[in-house]
Amino acid sequence: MVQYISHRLDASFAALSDPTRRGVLEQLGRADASISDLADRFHMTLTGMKKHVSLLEAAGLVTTEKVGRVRICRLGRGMLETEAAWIDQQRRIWTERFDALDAIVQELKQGNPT
Amino acid sequence: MVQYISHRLDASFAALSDPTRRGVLEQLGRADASISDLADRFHMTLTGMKKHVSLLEAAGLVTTEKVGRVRICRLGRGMLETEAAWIDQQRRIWTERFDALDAIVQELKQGNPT
DNA sequence: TATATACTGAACCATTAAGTTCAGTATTAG
DNA sequence: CTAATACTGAACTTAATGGTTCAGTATATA
Repeated sequence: MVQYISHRLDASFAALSDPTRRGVLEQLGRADASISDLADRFHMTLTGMKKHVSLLEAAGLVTTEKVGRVRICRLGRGMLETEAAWIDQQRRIWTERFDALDAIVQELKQGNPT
Repeated sequence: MVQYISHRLDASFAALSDPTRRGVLEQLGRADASISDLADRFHMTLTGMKKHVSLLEAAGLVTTEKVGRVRICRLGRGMLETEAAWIDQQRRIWTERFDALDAIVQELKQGNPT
């Protein structure tokens, strides 16, 4: 399971590391869109955008549905849940360690005044 | 400024997309470490680990200090703040849109019973 | 039916990434 | 002083990314 999560984080953080793909997520937060819509908005070929969307889909951040000749893209449910959880955990650990260090510094100040 | 943040998110999400580098962050959450320590722990050459650490440092996630011949690596202050903020914002937008959609569905159910 | 639209897939190109080895410099220990 | 340690930098290999073009299929419109 840990392996599974790690692999998922690989994919989603890699997906988020590209400004176009973050832009697509932001756009899909405003409204669903077709591949053509997105390609237009980000000044890219259809094929290029298709690859970005496929990648986002593989990372579980976006879902798509083909309706007629159009593929509709939406944000995925539970989007960024795992990613937020990992980041929060790291920040929690860091804060704890920092607070502990701070406490030691305070203690030294008390016990060892200039 | 938006440009600046975007560039920073590029770098940090790319940094987070590698399991070794996420491992390094987790490890540094437990204790500071030298490059050699980390290279050992992750079964990699010194040179290889150095590159990962440099990348993490460039992304602002880690700071280092050279003491004698050893380079000590620690978590950076304010680590993952910007990244957590971006993710939280996206999740907030998504939740709002989802709730709004849900409300519409409810309304349709009320006004248009089977 | 003929044409335009929307996507899909294969192939290609340039750049970056992850890792290595090897040769060096600086610092510490004996 | 000598030897071992810890890092640094350059060069190289292999693979992945981000983008393209071109040729195709499927669907909608005139």
